[in-house]
Amino acid sequence: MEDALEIEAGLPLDDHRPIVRHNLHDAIVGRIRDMITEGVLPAGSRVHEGNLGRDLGVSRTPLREALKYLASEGLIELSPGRGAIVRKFSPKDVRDALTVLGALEALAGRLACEAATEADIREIRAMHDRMLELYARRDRLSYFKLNQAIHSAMLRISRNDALADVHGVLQARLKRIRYIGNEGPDKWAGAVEDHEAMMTALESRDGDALANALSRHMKRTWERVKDAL
Amino acid sequence: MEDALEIEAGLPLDDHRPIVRHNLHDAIVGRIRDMITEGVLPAGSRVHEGNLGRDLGVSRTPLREALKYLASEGLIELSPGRGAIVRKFSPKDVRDALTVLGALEALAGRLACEAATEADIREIRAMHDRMLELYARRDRLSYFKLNQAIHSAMLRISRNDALADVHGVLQARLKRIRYIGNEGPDKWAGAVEDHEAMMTALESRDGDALANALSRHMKRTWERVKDAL
DNA sequence: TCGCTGTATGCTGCATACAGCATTCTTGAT
DNA sequence: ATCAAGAATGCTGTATGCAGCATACAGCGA
Repeated sequence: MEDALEIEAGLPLDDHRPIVRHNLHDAIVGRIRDMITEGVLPAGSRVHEGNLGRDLGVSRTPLREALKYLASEGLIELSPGRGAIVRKFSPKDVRDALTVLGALEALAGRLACEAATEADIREIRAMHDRMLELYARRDRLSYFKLNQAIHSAMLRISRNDALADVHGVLQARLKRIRYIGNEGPDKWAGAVEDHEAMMTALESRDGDALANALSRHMKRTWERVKDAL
Repeated sequence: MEDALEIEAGLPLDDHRPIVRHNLHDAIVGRIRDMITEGVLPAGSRVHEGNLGRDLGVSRTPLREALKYLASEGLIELSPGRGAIVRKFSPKDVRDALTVLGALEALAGRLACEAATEADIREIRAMHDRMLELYARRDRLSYFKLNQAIHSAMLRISRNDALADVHGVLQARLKRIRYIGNEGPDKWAGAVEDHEAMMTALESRDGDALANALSRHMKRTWERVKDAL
């Protein structure tokens, strides 16, 4: 779960090294997720069991199991008798998912303000400050990773596993979109402002304010990514 | 999706007839979901690939694929090297899921008040009226099925697929709980009241009122089921 | 030239076989 | 009698083979 919300940084894209042999299923699932995020498997492209299996160094059986798993997550689409394709998200799909994510994070914010420990909040504050440094240095990729981590942490300290679950599923669907969405400096500044408001609200345990901040942040995210679709 | 939210009525539980050979994957997934809902596969029990495959008349390969699929939905838990067990939900799990479902249905209600057509609303009104008849007749199972169908329809007319998706996943997890939760007459009457309020709000397209009604309904659902855990 | 049909290719879907590991039972020793 | 160690059983995990079907291309007819 934690892992699913993280961008694995700029993997070198040489995705032809054989897979580790421990916990093969999780390894395959993770690798395919990465390949989708990085564009190695483009949205809408067919996933050829034979070729992909050869590339990853595994047989078709565990690969097919991984595809079924990812299909249930909504990252892969299965057509009976016609194989698997990487699911393509329409602008409406993205907007819908962001709408739901906004509601989920708003709920998480409210719950977090009640359930979080002081240590939880200090931890997020530390991440937030580190993120500001990365913003000052304009280190986009590291900023992005830490940003995702902060949102994951917010879900974690809300202490609601079901909430974190469904949030993770939708987050995973948008990972590719966000990965390629390189917004301009003005929009980036807006995102940082949102995060400031979130931190303030969390530290004063103001549930409504935090919910509003997270909601607004998600709406602005849509503004940032919608042109890239 | 539609199917996943429906209780397949009182299946005779003779789950040893062979499975239909068309679209085997979906058939197996659906059958296992039913077996979990009906208690044929009790929560916490191990799922023996050999036995279950023999019972269903399929080999282990498609069965394992179905189990992976259900694991991604959160109905099955996989321990590497130790097989699959039917996931057991703690009272906190149920409460958490209901909390999220409340937020999701509230959002759906708001969206539905904007996006629904008049025909959509008339359709739900018709289902609602039929449900009242079933309540008057104290036809529990049919009432229950129609109740689920109404909630599904509410999600459908909100015109947000991502929302319907995650709602369906959480709904599926609680299906067994609700299946066994036979509340008393007073609580049943309360649920019917909630539905009256929902219908009124929807027909006047009052998003806030509908969201509140759905939220309250979900909180009451928790009150109804929590003692059965 | 366009459309339809037949055929061939190659992929998917499923079953089965085998290897590796977890669990359990048995046996021996303390 | 109890515990530990080893062996046997049986399950899971993976690979491979085969059957069936979808698709694409070529040939034929209108």
